[in-house]
Amino acid sequence: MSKEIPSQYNPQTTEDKWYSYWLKNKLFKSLPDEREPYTIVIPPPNVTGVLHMGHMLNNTIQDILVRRARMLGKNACWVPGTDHASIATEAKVVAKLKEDGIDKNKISRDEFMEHAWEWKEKHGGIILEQLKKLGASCDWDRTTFTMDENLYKSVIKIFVDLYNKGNIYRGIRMVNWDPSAKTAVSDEEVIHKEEQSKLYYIKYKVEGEDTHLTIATTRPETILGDTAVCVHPEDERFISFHSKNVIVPLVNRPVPIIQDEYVDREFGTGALKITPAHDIHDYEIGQKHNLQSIDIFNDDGTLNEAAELYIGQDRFEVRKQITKQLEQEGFIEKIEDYVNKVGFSERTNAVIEPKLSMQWFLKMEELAKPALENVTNDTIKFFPRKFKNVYRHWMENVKDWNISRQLWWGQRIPAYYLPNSNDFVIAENIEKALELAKEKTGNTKLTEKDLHQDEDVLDTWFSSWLWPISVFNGINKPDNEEINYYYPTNDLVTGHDIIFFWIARMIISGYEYREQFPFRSVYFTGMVRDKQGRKMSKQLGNSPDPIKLMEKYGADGVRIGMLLCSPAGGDLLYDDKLPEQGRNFGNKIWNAFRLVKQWEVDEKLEQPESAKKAISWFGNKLNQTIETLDRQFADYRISEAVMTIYKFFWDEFSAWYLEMVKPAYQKPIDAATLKSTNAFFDKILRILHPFMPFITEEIWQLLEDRNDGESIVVADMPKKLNYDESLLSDCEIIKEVISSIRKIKKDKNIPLKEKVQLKIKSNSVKYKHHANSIIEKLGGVDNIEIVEQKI
RNA sequence: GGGCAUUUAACUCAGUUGGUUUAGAGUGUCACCUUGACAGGGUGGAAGUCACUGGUUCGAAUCCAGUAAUGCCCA
Repeated sequence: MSKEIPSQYNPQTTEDKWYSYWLKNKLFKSLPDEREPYTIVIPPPNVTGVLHMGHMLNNTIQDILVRRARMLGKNACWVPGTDHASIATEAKVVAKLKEDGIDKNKISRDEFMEHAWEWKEKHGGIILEQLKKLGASCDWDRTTFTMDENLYKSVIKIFVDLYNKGNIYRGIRMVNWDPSAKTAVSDEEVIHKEEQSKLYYIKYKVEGEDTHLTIATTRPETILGDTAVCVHPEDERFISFHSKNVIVPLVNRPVPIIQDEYVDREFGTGALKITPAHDIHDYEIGQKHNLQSIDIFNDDGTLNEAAELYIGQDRFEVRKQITKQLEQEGFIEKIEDYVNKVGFSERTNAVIEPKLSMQWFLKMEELAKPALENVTNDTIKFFPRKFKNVYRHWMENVKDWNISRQLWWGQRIPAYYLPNSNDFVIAENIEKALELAKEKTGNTKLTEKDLHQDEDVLDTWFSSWLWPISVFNGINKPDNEEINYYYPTNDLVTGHDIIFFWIARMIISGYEYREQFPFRSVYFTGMVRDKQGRKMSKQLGNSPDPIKLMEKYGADGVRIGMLLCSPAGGDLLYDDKLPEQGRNFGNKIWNAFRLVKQWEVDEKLEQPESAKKAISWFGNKLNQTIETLDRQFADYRISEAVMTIYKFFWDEFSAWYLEMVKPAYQKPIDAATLKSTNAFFDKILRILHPFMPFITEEIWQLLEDRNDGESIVVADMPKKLNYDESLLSDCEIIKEVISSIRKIKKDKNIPLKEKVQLKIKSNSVKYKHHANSIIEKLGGVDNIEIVEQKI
């Protein structure tokens, strides 16, 4: 029989086979019933995305939780899906169109949307297919997309509702402008990085005098938009300048010298140029002092007519040129090296340009209150706890959320402008908008054509924040069976990097629209880094291809590898050694199975004493281990649970138990021992299954004859039974005795196989005679004798 | 600049609210084993002034204060 089983486990021949089997038998399917539900909604990956290491970690953990819940008899439902990722997707579609010779600006919105949907249908499902390779036990019939009709409607409905409640407003604000994507992005989407730059000292001539004032700036190109110079009112150096004007170099515009306490007297020269259109602080000062704003940039970061000079040229090119010109014309006093923080777009990596524009905002302060309270009081639990502080800090200082994006791919803002007016009505559709417009204007002759819908779409997170509700259609039909059954969900597993983007906002919407938390627990995973601790990134090329990894080490191996070193919230330093260790573990399980499977039974054989003892001990050990695992799961110590089961299988089961019951070479085994061993194996496989779904199914199916459609996926998780602690500690002593015998043999160069005699001094240990058989077998002892004296 | 963390063996981490732990695990490392389930193995070993300084205590990796280094978030 052993000839039929190869000595190395080959995942490739089993994984696809079992995944298809699970799908065919609809084992991941969930519908509401009388059982307790266990629900997870997937953090929807970008529809443009491909699987990366972070997804592997994240989804492995979710799968473990879901599979375990399913085996514990709960109605487990894992909802998969993707989000439409407005900026990323639109960028991809624009690029694709460009390749085909189509300019986005020359086609209509509807035409663009057609291309975008086409792109989505063609490329949008990749990441979900990759998750199947990993073994993810999602209910695929429930696959959801944030732009699906029901979800689209939900978003619009929520917008209208929040507007009607007075929580949404429109206004000109300084926003983070991404000149590459040509849209505003939220504060959370800006990444600040330190940059080596220059501090330019520029002389401004005082109007009507022969003196000048020197200001320091990192952005000389913005002087074209200057409308004031500001000094601290108490700064004695500048008192003589108060209420005078200076001339902005090159454009020769006179601007006032104003006083404001905002100015840091220590920084630069103590005189600050004010460009209200292009700096958030300058904007605030401009408001306070009623300054003019001169917006000198186009949407793509080139200069416009208002700049007067360098029109049409890019802002960074202008910086070089204007520096040269200022130098030539004698305006530069000096240039210093300087390190400052520059904001980059999370999506396009373009340098963010602060820009004044008309945007839609959601007021957050009131909405945030229940969301803050219920995390503070542990109604929603965070693992690890430390993220509570981070969350609280953000929530207590929460700012209004800029929810509009200057894009087409997304839910179009349901604001309809009245003819020749900035006035608008908000409605779920044009028909309702028309009614409202007629009411508002008193003009009953208005038609749909007179109304013009806002061109902008909503932030993608404005879809995702409803995800736990909208995937069950709980916005459109708040009382439907599914939302009532599955909501609130149980666990959310996600990276701590999106705690504000997503987690906080889901909690807010949960309380606002269900008066209930969206999930009971949040499990934060760390970031996957390379072994030098660097973030995985395309530029560095330090991220392995997950699909290739799974081909090389098997999905089970990679899953174990990801978990072995990933405590909750702690970063994981990825190394190929991890999946290798996982693969080796799979091989260990495989070979334990080979051993057991090849044993020939002799029905007449009596069960040896050592086997009886071994079975009794191991049964107790198993129950103790189940108890440990239950506790670790309750505390979301998933990586510790992996280590528990790893050591349990390798050390307790393989190294001790199997060695204890193993018959001598080519000798048969008695029926009772084999039966117990198979039963143990079966239980262990079930405990292991959530971690390593494929190999456990393969072996479980080979261990006994199974019916068609039967699967370990829906087998019962072994329950903890009582165990005898003193029996377990006795056994630890026996193991120590055996180890000591082996050590002595090694020290004395006696081969392990060579039998020795063991003399035990009667008063030295509380020696248990019943262990003789095991010590003889594993220690290579052929005679145990109790003596009175030391020999 | 403000906030939150972290610092335990070569590496990655546990250490359950101060005492049965002479501080544990996995990996790595060293020695031996071409043993009959598995060399993707087996057996045995070595390895730590628990960042530093002071304090509280009968007793501190654990509590307190300070110092230093590192990381993350926010401005």
